[in-house]
Amino acid sequence: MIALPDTASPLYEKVKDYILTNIGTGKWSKDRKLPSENEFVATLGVSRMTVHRALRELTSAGFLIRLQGVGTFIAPPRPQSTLIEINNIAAEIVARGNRHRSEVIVLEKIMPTKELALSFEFTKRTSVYHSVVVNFENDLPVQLEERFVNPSLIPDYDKQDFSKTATYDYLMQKTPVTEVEHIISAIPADAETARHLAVDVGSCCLLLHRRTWTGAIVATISKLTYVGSRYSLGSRYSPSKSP
Amino acid sequence: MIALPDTASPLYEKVKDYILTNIGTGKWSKDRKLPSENEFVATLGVSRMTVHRALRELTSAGFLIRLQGVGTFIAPPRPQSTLIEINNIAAEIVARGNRHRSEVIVLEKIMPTKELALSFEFTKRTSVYHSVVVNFENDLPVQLEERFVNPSLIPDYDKQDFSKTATYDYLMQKTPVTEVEHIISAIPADAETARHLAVDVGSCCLLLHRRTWTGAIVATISKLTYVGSRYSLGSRYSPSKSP
DNA sequence: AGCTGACAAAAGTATATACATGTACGTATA
DNA sequence: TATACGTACATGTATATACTTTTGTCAGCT
Repeated sequence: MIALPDTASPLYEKVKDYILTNIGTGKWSKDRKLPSENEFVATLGVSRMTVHRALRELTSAGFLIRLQGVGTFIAPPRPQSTLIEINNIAAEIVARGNRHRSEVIVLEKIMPTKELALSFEFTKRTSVYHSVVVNFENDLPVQLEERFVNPSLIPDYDKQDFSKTATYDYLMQKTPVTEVEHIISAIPADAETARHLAVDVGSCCLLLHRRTWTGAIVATISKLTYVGSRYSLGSRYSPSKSP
Repeated sequence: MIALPDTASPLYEKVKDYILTNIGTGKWSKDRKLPSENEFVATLGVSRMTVHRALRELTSAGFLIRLQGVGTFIAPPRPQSTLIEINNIAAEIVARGNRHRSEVIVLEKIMPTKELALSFEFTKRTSVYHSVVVNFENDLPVQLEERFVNPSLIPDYDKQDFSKTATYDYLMQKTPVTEVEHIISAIPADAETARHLAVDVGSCCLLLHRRTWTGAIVATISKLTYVGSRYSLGSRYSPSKSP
């Protein structure tokens, strides 16, 4: 029977520390199977639910991999991925010390096209909100945002004054986002985009396609167009620190 | 007694969904106290431990705030930042089931320009490695990568055959990245870029500027140019799940 | 050789119960 | 009046127990 340290922390945390230490020091080799829950019960003298909680949390933190009916294993080092952060454009502009202003072009309720309904994963025909807003930095247009919003989650979207509240702020405040999908590409400006952003037709734009989910429901679909020469998405990120 | 949906998911997940939906639809207002665990037990007809697990996981995911002895509350909207993941391009192409190939244009050791030395945060004049590689997807060029590499961290960079090993793979394997900086913009192709990527001069490209650090030292500076019409950066991300 | 079914092992889920700990609040007491 | 105490109620932790689901193994049959 192994004694866990007599510190002022919950038992399941002590078990987590015990396991992490054994992994960190290499006492448990990378490919070996870890003791089963019942073996931990025997060697540590705690209940299986306590061991289970420790193992579950270490698994969700990415340290372990568990296969039901097989066992618990040490997770291989994560495949490196580098991350870009996309923030609220209004806040960003203000943070740069510039003046933000937005102009509402369209705010309406429409029946979605077949394609859009598909993107919303709708099973029956439902209308959605549609907004088009231009965001200005010091009176220079930098972003054209077209949004489609699921009214079942945000029922009063069209009652808002988006020249005062940023659409982003409003949406983030109204409904929790559980998942985000992004696609970034570079495209030439079409006639309408060029007009709203005050650039030449065909000039380079950054197109950011975004879908957000609340649970299993698609909450918003956005098409954000940035003027290539006036805006860039930036970030600095530490992979080691959790977000 | 409220009936939870009869789907094939664990009970605690149904409880989580039930709570998230009620938050999402605004049925539970932002500042109101949520029902207590025992009230959930009564209204949902599940045990307190199940409710407790659902609430605990939603709390650690940042949706709720709990105070022992007081109650459970809806967390204020996080300063939401949505993240884009950038992966190894070679792996991505292979993952799509396509053929990846790369062509080394330049691999040399040079004295950096003043501007570049500044980006490296060099205090004294040191030479750096410089590589230019074109990445092909099914013989179509999709990315032009220009890299500058700090030789104090990766001393034998110029000894590699980058038509076989992707530069990304090599670097990720050689040195741990503790920090990454990204800037994404959209620019028209200049003459040389256009030649290497086999597009017209002036056509839209996605430009990804990247700096990576190992500890306090700038390890690499990269300029990755993607053909706008042939490539897009994409990601799907769950803020609630830990990485 | 290959399939099948029985069995065992391991994690996953769900409940009941107990006690610990922290907060709020009313009431008794110095 | 101000402090102390008791009570109610909230979340947090720990255990015991039962059952389910997934996976692997292996004997036995075709």
